[in-house]
Amino acid sequence: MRQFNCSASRMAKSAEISTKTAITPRRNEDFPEWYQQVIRAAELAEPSDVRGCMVIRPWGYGIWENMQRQLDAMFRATGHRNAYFPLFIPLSYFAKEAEHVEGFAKECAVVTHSRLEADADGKLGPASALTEPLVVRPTSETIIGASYAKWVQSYRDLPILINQWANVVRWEMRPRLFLRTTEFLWQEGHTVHETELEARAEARLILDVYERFVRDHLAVPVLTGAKSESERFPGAVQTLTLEAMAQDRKAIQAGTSHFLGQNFSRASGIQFQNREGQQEFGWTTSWGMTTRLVGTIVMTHGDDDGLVLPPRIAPTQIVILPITPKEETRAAVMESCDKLAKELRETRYVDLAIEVEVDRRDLGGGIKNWEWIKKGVPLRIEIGPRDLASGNVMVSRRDQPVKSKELISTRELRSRASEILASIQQNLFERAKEFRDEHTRVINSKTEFYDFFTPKNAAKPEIHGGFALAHWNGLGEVEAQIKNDLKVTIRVIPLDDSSEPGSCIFTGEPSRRRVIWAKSY
RNA sequence: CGGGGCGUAGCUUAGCUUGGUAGAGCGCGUGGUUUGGGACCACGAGGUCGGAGGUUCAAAUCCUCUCGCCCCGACCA
Repeated sequence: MRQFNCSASRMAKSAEISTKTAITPRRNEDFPEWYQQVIRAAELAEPSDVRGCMVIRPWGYGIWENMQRQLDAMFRATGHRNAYFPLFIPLSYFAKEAEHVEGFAKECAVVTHSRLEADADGKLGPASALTEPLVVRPTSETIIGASYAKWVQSYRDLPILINQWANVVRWEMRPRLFLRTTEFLWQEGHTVHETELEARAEARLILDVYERFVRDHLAVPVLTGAKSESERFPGAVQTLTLEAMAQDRKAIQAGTSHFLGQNFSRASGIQFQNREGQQEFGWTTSWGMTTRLVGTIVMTHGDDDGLVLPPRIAPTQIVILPITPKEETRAAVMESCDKLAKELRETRYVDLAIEVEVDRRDLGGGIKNWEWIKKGVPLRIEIGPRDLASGNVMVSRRDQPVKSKELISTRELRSRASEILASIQQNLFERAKEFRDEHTRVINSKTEFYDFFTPKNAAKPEIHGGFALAHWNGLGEVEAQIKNDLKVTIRVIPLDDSSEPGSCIFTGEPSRRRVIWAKSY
């Protein structure tokens, strides 16, 4: 709309605009709306009648199940085991850690009654008040701590390395599908250690596990490090975090790992006799990843035609689309599709059998094709009558433009399927990393900083900003001021020594290192 | 909880200012024509216009209340 000086680029622009995309609006037109449309078009989830809650549909849940299975294997490999603790936490347990209460009180759902009874008008209502209200877990430190207090007597009982897969409830004011829902699914690890050093190492280890998982499985590049005091988990001594960048350049927290010091063991009475024979409080950690990761995938990899799934977590990695223009050839095409599917399922990608689906539905080929594009299936394979004779198939990669397809021999496909999936996985990661790096800026002055984070159009802010690496004096007041002015916060303080010391761009005071600033989800 | 916007068929919406009893596109069903691509033709199903109350001979339209959704803010994975 503002291209008036170059006819070539204007034409390119209008051609681009006239090209129909599967999702309306496009990302650059209205990102939040695009996000919701992708979730709907890909049939990941839908809002439920319960405010803030969502129905996770099979395609979305399949992604979560893959994440679960893969993360779980990594936890097991690092010595953790799964268990399950109650959904309900007695109010008195919850109240034990002061900061914790302060942090979560406002978001707690509380069960106060146990029974429904009809009143005179036949209307059902709660009848029997509980002697002690129960908090629906927003997180389980306190209820798990109660068990740990019983289990831990001696240093010989340590470490305790337990994870649970569960749902939690946080009464949110502004829900958004996957990113922030009232009820969500997650895993929460809770460990107890003999020494501070060991517990800190555990929190670090999990951060590494998370980073590896997000990078290698979800193809999402992240920055890792610590949270500033104001962003820390309520009750934690240190919160480690992973921050990804969505395509609207806002930061999204992909997971957290907390070193809790002795705060929670004091509150819950997790005490052991140490090697010197003295009573000592245990050193604990907790860490979690949530269904928000599904939203992170959408915002990291999605395009104007819908979802784009990294092969490693796609519920179906390859879909085979039979092209059956003539009734006479239909059976032969179908048979050939089934045969190829069977062969592909016998090949492995990473260490698992490739997930293949033949779309046999009696629908127009174009419709089916677009459905799978919107769902983000990594590889689409078309087989028609002509291919039967030639022994070829048409292959389309979801990370390539929708129209592009490649004719390759069935034999080549069989031998290269795994390699192609790996190449898509790799490409998605690189593309995301490139995007992030492109929108990461080293910033050296306050003016530049404010400029970076101020949209040109205040009424309808365009996509702007990104990650800013800037020096900071370490004080909360400065952080609070920036947050107030620009809605920008410190997302992460890197732990590595990649930054030189300098001076705070807001106050001129000495700064140990640059920290990462961004707007966030 | 504050500020803004919006609720009409499964989806997107017209109609609302100037009340006269709901229309379209997509999707859906049936039949047919098609078929390396979100195809075409015909017929058809589907709406107590978010809900309640009020004004009126008459309300999707005007008034009051209420519920829900979206965006921004406070809060957060």
